[in-house]
Amino acid sequence: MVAVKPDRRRAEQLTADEIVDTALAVLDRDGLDAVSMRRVAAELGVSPIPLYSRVGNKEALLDAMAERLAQGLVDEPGPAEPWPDYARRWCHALRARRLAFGDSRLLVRGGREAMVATTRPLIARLTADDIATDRAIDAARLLLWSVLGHVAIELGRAGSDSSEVAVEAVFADHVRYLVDGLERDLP
Amino acid sequence: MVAVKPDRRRAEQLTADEIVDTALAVLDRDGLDAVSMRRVAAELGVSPIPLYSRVGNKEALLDAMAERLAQGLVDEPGPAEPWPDYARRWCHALRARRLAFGDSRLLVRGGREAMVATTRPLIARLTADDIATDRAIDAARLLLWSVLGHVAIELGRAGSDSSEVAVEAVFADHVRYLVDGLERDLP
DNA sequence: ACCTGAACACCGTTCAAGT
DNA sequence: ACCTGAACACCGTTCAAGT
Repeated sequence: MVAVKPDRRRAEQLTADEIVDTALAVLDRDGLDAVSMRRVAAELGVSPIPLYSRVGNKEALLDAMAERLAQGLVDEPGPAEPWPDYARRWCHALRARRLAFGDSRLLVRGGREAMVATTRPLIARLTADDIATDRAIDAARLLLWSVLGHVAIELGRAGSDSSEVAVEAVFADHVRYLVDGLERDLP
Repeated sequence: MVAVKPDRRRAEQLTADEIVDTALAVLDRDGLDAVSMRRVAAELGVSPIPLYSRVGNKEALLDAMAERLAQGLVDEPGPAEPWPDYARRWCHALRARRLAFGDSRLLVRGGREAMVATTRPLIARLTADDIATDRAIDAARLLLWSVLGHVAIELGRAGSDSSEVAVEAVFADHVRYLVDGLERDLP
C-alpha cells in the first residue's frame, strides 16, 4: 500500500475515471476485498470525500469497475465466418477472458452499457444474415447470460470441484446445444 | 433487532445449526448485508466467540447458509413422466425457487452437498432410463449450472432491464435448447 | 474449558472546521 | 466551493481476564 500524503490540488483535479483506474489497480494487486473507499482514497493521496462527490458511493464504484471490465472482451467476426461458428467462438472467448479476472462478484454487476459493448458484434453478425433485430438481441442475451452464469458458478466453486478438465467439456456441450437450438429457431 | 442479554448457559449449549437458523432469519428480515457475526451473536444473546468456535468464521457461516438454502428445492419426477419433461420442469422449479430468495451472492456459493441434493432426483431419473451414470452426472451439472447462472445474472440485474416478460421467454428457450441437445446426445 | 468485555485494525459515510 | 481531520456507527477477529 503506497499511501501518498493528502494533496489538495490533486483532490480538486481528480476525475471519476482516475478513481476507477485506482480501484482496478487495487483489485488487481490485492483482490476485491481490499477495494475500499478509504483504501482507494489513500492510494490516490486524497480524503474519501472526493470519491463520494465523483462516483457517488461504494456501490456505484463497484458498478463502474464492472462496466470497465466488460469492455473489449470479444473479437469481431472473421470476413467469411458463418454466424454459428462465430457465436461459438464468441462464447468461448468471453468465458476465457471473464475467468481470467478471477472474481465472480463483479461479474454479476454491470448494466446496459456492459451488455451492449459485449453483444454488439454478435448482434451485428446475426442481423447481417437477415435475422430480425429483436430476435438477434434475444439470441445474444441468451448466450451472454448463459456464459456469464456459467463463469460465475465456475469461479464461485474454484477448487471445490474434482475435475477441472470436465468443466471445459460441459461448457463446450452447453454452447453447442444453445447454438444448435438457435440455428434451428432463427430463420 | 431483538438483542437478548448475554447468557452463558445459552452460549455453552449453542449448536452450529442454531447459528445458521439465526443467520437465515436475519437474512430473511433485513437482507444479506445485515448478516454479521456480531449481529447474529447479539440476536442469539451471546458474544461473537461461540460463533467462531462453532462455525469457523464468517466465510464458513455464509457457506453453511448457502448449503441450507439449497435443500429441498426440486420435486421428484412423476410416475410416468418422461425424462425430458422432468428435466424441463426441474429447471423451471429450480429457477423459480432460487429467484424467490432474492440475493445472488449466496447462490454462487455452495459446494458438493448442495449440488448433490439438487441433482440427485434428476440423475436418478436419467439412470432409470439406462443412461450411464457419468453421462447423467454431466447432464445434471450442465443443467444446474445453466439455471443457477441464469438466476445469478437475473438477480444481479434486477430492475435494471427493460422487459421482465422477455426474461421468462429467454429462459424457456435456454432450457428447451439444452434439453433438446441432451435428448440427441444421451443414448 | 469455554465464556465475556475489551481491544485492534479496519470499514462506509458524513460532520464541522479549514483553505 | 471543495477540501481535510475527526467523528459516528458499524465490521471481522482475537486478546486477557473471568467463571
